Amino acid sequence: MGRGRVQLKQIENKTSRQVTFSKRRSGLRKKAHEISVLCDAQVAFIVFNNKGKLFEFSSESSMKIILERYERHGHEAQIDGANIESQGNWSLDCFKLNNKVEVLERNLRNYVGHDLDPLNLRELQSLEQQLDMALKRIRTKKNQVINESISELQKKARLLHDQNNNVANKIKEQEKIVGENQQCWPQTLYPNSSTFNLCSPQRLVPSLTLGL
Amino acid sequence: MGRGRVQLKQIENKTSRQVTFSKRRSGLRKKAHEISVLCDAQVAFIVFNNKGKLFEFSSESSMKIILERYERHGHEAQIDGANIESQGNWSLDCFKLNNKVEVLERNLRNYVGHDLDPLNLRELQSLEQQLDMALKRIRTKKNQVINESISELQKKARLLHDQNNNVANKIKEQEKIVGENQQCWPQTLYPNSSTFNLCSPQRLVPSLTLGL
DNA sequence: ACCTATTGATAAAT
DNA sequence: TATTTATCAATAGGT
Repeated sequence: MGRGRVQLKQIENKTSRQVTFSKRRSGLRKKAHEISVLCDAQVAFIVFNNKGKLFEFSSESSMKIILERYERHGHEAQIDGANIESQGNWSLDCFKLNNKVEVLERNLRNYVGHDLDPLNLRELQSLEQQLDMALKRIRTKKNQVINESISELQKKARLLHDQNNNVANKIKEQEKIVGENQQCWPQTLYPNSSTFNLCSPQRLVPSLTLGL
Repeated sequence: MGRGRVQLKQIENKTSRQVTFSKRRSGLRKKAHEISVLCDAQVAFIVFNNKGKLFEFSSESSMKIILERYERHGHEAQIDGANIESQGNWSLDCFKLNNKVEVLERNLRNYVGHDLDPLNLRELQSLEQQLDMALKRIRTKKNQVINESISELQKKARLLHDQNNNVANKIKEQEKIVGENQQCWPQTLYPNSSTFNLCSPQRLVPSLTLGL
C-alpha cells in the first residue's frame, strides 16, 4: 500500500525502516484491537525492534492475563472455556468507551437528521420509521402531560372557586352584622358592599375548557 | 475495507463473526510477518477466540524464544496497549466517559420515544420539534437517494434499450441476407423469421417511468 | 507531522 | 471453505 509496491525484504535505509516500523506497529495495534472487539477475542502481541526495544499490546488490561492463559493452555492442552467467561467484560476501558461514545454520537446526529450521507436507503427508511414512532410516543406523552396539568389547574380553579364562595359568604355575614349595626350608624361603613365581589364567583377563574 | 463501513463493535452474527475472525487473523499474521521482515523485528502474537481456541504466530522458529526474551526484558516495555493515552487521569477519564455514555444513551432513548416520564412539557415540545425537523431532513434525504437510484436505473434502461436496438438491427440485417439467399433455396431457413424478434425493441425493456 | 496516490485488506455475495 | 468484487483502509513516499 502506498506509492509503489513494496518488496518483502528488509528495508535498507535506516530512517525509512524506522518510519515504517513506527507506522506499521500502530497499524498492527489497531488491527489487533479491532479483531479483539469485532470477534470477541483476546489478543496480545510482543514486538522487539532491531535495537532490542520492546513494544507490547494487549486487548486486556494486562499482558499477564493472556500470557498466563497461554501457559495454562500449553500445559493443560484443550481444557478451556470453563473459567474464562467471567473475563468477558474485564476491561471496558477508555478505548472501548471512546468507541462507544463515538457510535452513540453518530447515532444521535442521525436522530436529529444530520450526517445522513453514509446511510443507505434501508437505513434511512428504518430511521424514518423509528422517528415516526418516537414522534407519536412523544406527542402522546405531551398530550398526557398537558391533560394532567389541565386537570391540575382545574382542581386549583375549583379550590379557588370554593375559597371565593367562602369569602363571599363571610362578606355577606359581615354585611349582615354591619346592617344590624346600621341601626346605630345611619351611614353605612361599606357604601358599595354589594359590588365588593367584583365579579361572580364563576368568573374569577377564566374558562379552562380547551379543545382537547 | 470491504462492502460498507464496519462498526467497531462485536459482530452479533455468529457466522460472520467467525468468518471475520478467520480472515482478520490471517491478515494480522501477514502484517506481523511483514513488519518482522521489513523492519528486522521479532514479533509474536497470541490470540484466543471467544471459544478459547488458541492461535499463535511468531516470527522466530519458536514462540518460546520471544516469550523468554519478554520475561528477561522485565518491565521496561513501551506499553503500546489500549491504556496509554492518559495514564495519570485514567480512572477520571473512564468516569467521565461513563457519564457521557449514560447521558448519550438516555438521550438516544428519548429520541426513540422511550423513558419520557422525567421530561417536562417544555422538554417534550423541544424534543418534538427536533424530531419533526429530523424527520423532514431524513425524508428529504430518502427522496434524494431514491431519485438518484431511479436516475441510475433509467440510465441503465436507456443503455439496454440502445443495445436492444442494435441487436434488433443486426437481426434485421441477418433477415435481409437470409431473404436474399431464399432465392436459391425455395424453402426458407427460418419459416417465421418475421416473428424471430419476439417483441418490438421498445418492449424488450419494461417501462421504468415511475410516478414520482 | 500531514498529505495523497496507490496498493492492500476485507465484507458481502457467490 | 474458496473465490470474486466493490469498497474501505493502510501506508510509501513526498513535503
